[in-house]
Amino acid sequence: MALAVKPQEALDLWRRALVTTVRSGGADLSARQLAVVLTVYMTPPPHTVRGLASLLKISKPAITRALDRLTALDFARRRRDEQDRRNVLVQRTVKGAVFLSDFSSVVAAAAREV
Amino acid sequence: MALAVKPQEALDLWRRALVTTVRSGGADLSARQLAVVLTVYMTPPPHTVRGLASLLKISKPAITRALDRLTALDFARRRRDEQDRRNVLVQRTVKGAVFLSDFSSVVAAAAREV
DNA sequence: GAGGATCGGTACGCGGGCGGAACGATTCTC
DNA sequence: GAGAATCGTTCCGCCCGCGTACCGATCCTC
Repeated sequence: MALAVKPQEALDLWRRALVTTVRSGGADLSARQLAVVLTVYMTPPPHTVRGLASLLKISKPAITRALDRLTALDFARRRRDEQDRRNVLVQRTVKGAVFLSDFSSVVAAAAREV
Repeated sequence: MALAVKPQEALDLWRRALVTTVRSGGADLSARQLAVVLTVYMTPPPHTVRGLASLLKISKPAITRALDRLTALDFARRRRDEQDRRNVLVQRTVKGAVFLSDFSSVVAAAAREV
């Protein structure tokens, strides 16, 4: 089901949602960090450091640091892969789900105002 | 005209657009900087430093630094207000308009995929 | 025109993200 | 089992953004 959004509407939607989140002064995630959370929660597992790095085309250390931040916020969790103990699997948390739920409400509310 | 977007669709829209922009490795603006550009281009002028600071609920120096960055990228321009020479008016540029046009295409394309 | 209010910018110290290179741990290859 | 390959992490120097406090310039009040 494709959403029909005109370019002008797209910008206005983004602006309203962005202003709301900036004003709220909340979690203050960078674009990369937010992209990581969204990917972990909305695309099928498993999620590894290397997989996320190649998906987002950024360096491995950048993913490691993003995960450091996200685990500190309790928005994600690391777990060793028992099948291949070199891998680290990124998993969801309740707090992360709540954060994304709130965030989606902000975007949906912004869409209603466009 | 209200856009009808379900919370789940909102998250997926945001994720797709965000992943595209992160992958492109383009301008790499922070949330605040992007909020400033969008506000300058999509809400009626005049735009002053103080006005932007109170709208986004952040400090004046943060706006000054954001404008430093945006003017360096030639996405915005500073101009003294001749009526009240204490004020600085933030103005648009062609390059900024092109940037936002590209960005809106990314969001609109992401919406089509949702 | 003197004193205070308001504008945007600057100085400062701090915290944090960046990529490249090296690291230990684990697995694969032969 | 030895050596190469792959995984995530850590180290390094660098750059950038943050808020508080202060600055000069400009305007307003009386």
